Amino acid sequence: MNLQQIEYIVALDKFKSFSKAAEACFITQATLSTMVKKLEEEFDMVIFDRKTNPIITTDCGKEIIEEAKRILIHINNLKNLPSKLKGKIEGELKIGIIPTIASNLLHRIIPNLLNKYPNLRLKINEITTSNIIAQLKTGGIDVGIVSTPLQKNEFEEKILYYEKLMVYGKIKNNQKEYLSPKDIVYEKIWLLEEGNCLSDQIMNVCSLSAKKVNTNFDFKPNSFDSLLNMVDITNGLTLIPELYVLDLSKEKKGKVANFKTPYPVREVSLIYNRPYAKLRLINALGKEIKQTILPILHTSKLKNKEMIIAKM
Amino acid sequence: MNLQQIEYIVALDKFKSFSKAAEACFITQATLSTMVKKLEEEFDMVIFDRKTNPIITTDCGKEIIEEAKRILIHINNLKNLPSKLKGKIEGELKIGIIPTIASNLLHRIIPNLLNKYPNLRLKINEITTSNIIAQLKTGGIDVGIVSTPLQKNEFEEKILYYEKLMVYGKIKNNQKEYLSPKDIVYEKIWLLEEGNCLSDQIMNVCSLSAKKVNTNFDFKPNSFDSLLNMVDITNGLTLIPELYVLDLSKEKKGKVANFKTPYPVREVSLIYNRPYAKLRLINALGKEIKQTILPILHTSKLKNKEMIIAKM
DNA sequence: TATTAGCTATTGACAACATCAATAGTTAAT
DNA sequence: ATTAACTATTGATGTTGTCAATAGCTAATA
Repeated sequence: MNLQQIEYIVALDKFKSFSKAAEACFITQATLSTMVKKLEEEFDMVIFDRKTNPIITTDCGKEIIEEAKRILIHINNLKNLPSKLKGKIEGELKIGIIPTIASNLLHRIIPNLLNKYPNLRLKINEITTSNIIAQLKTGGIDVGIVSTPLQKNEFEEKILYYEKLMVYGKIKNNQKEYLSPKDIVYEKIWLLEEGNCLSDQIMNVCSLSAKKVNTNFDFKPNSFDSLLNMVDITNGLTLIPELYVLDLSKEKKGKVANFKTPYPVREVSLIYNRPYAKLRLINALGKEIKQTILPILHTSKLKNKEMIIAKM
Repeated sequence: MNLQQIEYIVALDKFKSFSKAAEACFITQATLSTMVKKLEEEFDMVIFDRKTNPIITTDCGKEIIEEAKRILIHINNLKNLPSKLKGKIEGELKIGIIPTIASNLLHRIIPNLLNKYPNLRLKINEITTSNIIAQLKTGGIDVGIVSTPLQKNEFEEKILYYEKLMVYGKIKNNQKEYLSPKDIVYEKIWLLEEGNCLSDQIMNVCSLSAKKVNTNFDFKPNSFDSLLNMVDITNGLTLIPELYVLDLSKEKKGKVANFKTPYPVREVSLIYNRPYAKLRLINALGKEIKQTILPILHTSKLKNKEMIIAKM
């Protein structure tokens, strides 16, 4: 017994003619005849009486056809299920996100996301990249939002956006544009706590060594707020990502300067184990972030040549 | 998509292991892997997350599995239907039966048959052999009960029983046994109406020509009752089948004589268009008749050599 | 760092089978 | 007898489900 045979007998019961049923099934009459006969032999039962014209479905045959129709209905359901399911976003998604992204990103997307998908339940952990990697492996989280590229290529990466790293602080000569990372290496540069990947990226971008930073006064804030306060009171500098700039007060925005092209940028990506059970939700999350963030970032309009991707 | 693939994903969802599920499906792990992958590609959807151990059925996959299980249930129903249906006797059966069989047979089997199969509906026509043949062709009846062999071999024939043709009337010399058909050819022999196949058979058995019969008084009764009355008042003879003898009063049974071996017998059969829609019911009818009639007929104990089958 | 055990995926070969075109066989009508 | 309208059969072919063998991956262990 196979699915075709089931289709065939239902069609034959409908059309009461081998030729017409065969045409409807897009097979030849010969094939239909053979297949129906095979099924009848398997069942050891005559389903159609071919002596008459049009043919007659036997009494037993009618019951067979009834059950066969039920099967076809469920087969049809099954065939349609994938496209239905692909449009359906529900269930729990456990997200790990690094703090320097979380503070700028989450408040922009969470309300929309929950509004759009009422049955989606989000569990968000603000943790470090290395914790995210560890928890992805154990299943503690389903997806991570981190700055890429990572050293190891053990996860699927889906790039969400690039955001410029901008200078915050007292700019020498009031030079608000055309700064090069090299122009600031002798200023007092403040960074977030150690192990923070943004700090690593900034040091790479500016070719700083860990030793040169904050030699006379060691303070490592763990939030942009603390960081900027420190910069303010020491007339120092720091680099902050574009999204965070958008959240600054007008006063503080005045202290922000662009680099000149090519801009140093950080790459923000989803990372996940593929194919993971929550792939559908992950895709929805990625789509939502892109839709919300890309339009508000100047960086989105840049060509590849105009960017330098910060590494760790 | 095919039935195996559906079985396979349900098994895989159950066992959460390719190897174990494959074993349960009596296929190799390689085949299972290939087939599951094919289905996933067809659906463009990941049903199982193989990264973990044991593997996980994805959220979407769970819904797929649910529908797949429903299909398997109905497939199972369908597989079991034939054997159920074969044991199920219900619906309408249109029977054509010749009068000389009807009057002896029907009252012996109908009550049992209806009692055994409460949902069986019988429509019985007492008509001639030629009418039975005609109506079998048009579908006016589903099965005929006639005396065989027929001249043409256009229908399926299923022999039910043989019954002796016995002599009724005033026997010369009170010779109740060891009569030969030739011994009675000069007696006054009464027959049923013309065209009745039993009359033809009797004429054949006794080597009578139509001209020799009832030359001086032409009366052709159409029932055994009338026939026997006529025999009684004219001191004539006739031949009656064994089953009818069983229905006679004790007085009339005294007028019955056996032929000697080999006995002239008539063959009683079901005839039908095979494979006809009602084959199941026809088989049940045949089985019931054999079970009821064979034990009460002396003829059933005879060997082939001891019988001469009457022809038409 | 090897190594092992326990998984799933891939590969290449093969046998089974659904399908087809062509034709035979059957029936009913004229 | 012939025709028209059916279904059944046949022999060839391409597809595909299946297998054995093996590759590839991961986690645990030494």
